[in-house]
Amino acid sequence: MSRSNRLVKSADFRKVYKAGRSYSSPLMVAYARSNSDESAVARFGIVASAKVGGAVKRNRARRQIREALRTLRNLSTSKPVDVVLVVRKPCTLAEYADIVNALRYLMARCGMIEDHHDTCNPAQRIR
RNA sequence: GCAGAGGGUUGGGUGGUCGCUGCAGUUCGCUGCAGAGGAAAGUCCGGGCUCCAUAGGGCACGAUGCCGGAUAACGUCCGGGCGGGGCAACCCGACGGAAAGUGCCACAGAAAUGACACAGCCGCAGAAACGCGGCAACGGUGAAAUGGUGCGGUAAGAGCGCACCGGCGGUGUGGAGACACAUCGGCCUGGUAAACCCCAUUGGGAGCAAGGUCAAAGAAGAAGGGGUUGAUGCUGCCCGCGGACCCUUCGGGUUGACCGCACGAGGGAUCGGGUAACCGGUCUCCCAGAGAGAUGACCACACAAAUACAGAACCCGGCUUAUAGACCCUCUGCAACC
RNA sequence: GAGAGCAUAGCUCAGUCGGUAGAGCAACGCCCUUUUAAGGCGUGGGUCCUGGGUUCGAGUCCCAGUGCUCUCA
Repeated sequence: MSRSNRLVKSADFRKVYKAGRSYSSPLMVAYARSNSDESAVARFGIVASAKVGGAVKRNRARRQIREALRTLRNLSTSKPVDVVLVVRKPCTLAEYADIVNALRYLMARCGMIEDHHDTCNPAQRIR
């Protein structure tokens, strides 16, 4: 994920929280806001607060979500939408496959995946 | 074999596909190399480095505290002494000073450090109550009661005398020293210094968002206060150095790049010195470095299994705390066998 | 990165210099009242955050840790 595809500034995060819609799953919460700028692309920001765990747990969750976004990018439309993904505590214990499923569900709700046939919330194993 | 003591190593490996960060090369397609820890953690100490005076003096305040050594330095480490625990291997110890001074020692008790004497014992006097004098052994209290035990001694007693033990002081011997041993003296001194304190040693302040270079932009803006009779650096005060700005409120601009910043009290091997911590020589290696912050996903193989605690942010030396599993070395006691 | 503070009854807080832990509200019981509230009387309730240490004795002093809150940049 290159720099232009990331949300960086705290002002960007505030905009998304304030103006966006939110969708939740047990593993994470997504805030989405479509960007009306001319040259805008889809951008993502991942938030893992100190409540989730220590540095290792937060890093691991962030990396797995980033990998999931990379694999799902082929299916997604290139709508200019800013998405903030807030990590919830069970995510640090979840399997990678569950994170992919959760993320696919959330992106469909955001309207970033057009194919809707498997958008029902999948049963997620949480150890 | 059982039980135990001390110390160390490791914390996953190999191959493949896609992806991330840095460096080097590049025909700009890509290729090659490298890529978290023993604690990276807590921030409890000590340094390096940078700026403030080349880091200065005094008081205050803090830290350390048996002795010797190691070290850049330390509250760390090594060796030794002393005290305590354990059959032992071994472990633990804030381990200077209580005859410099002050404070405190609840309750109980006659009495808690100033001396005294409740019950009691003994002598004299007396019909008796009791009075005068001597005593601190015995009683009970307490965490702690003015050296302990025994013998002598006495009216009753008492280091009053003697022996042994303990403590203190002097002298001598050994040792670098802490200290140990010997000998002499006389019995005079409860605990608490993680209470104040005394003694010795030691500590200047701030921190890489330190500090520096370049570029861009805006208003070197307005009001109030302080200031060459000394602002500020500089922490509490005084001295000393330095010498012109500083503080508050309102309003405005920027939200960049580079250096610091990855070669270091560095790692590995080996030789020498030292009981050891450690030091020195030679050879060899270059080994993460961002600026919202790089290690993830999947598959295969062997294995009992891949599972613990946990993620560098200026850098080192320690301490402390967390930690699944695996492996190794040395030693002690008991039992059995030879 | 640098620093500061707090933790005591169900809740909010006291506790000077070490001597054996309280106050208000709440809870429970009784009285008062036709009843409730208010009022009066009484009662119970504590790992003083955790683990070591100093001391005869620690909520208090010292060391290490845990959790929470805050400040500066």
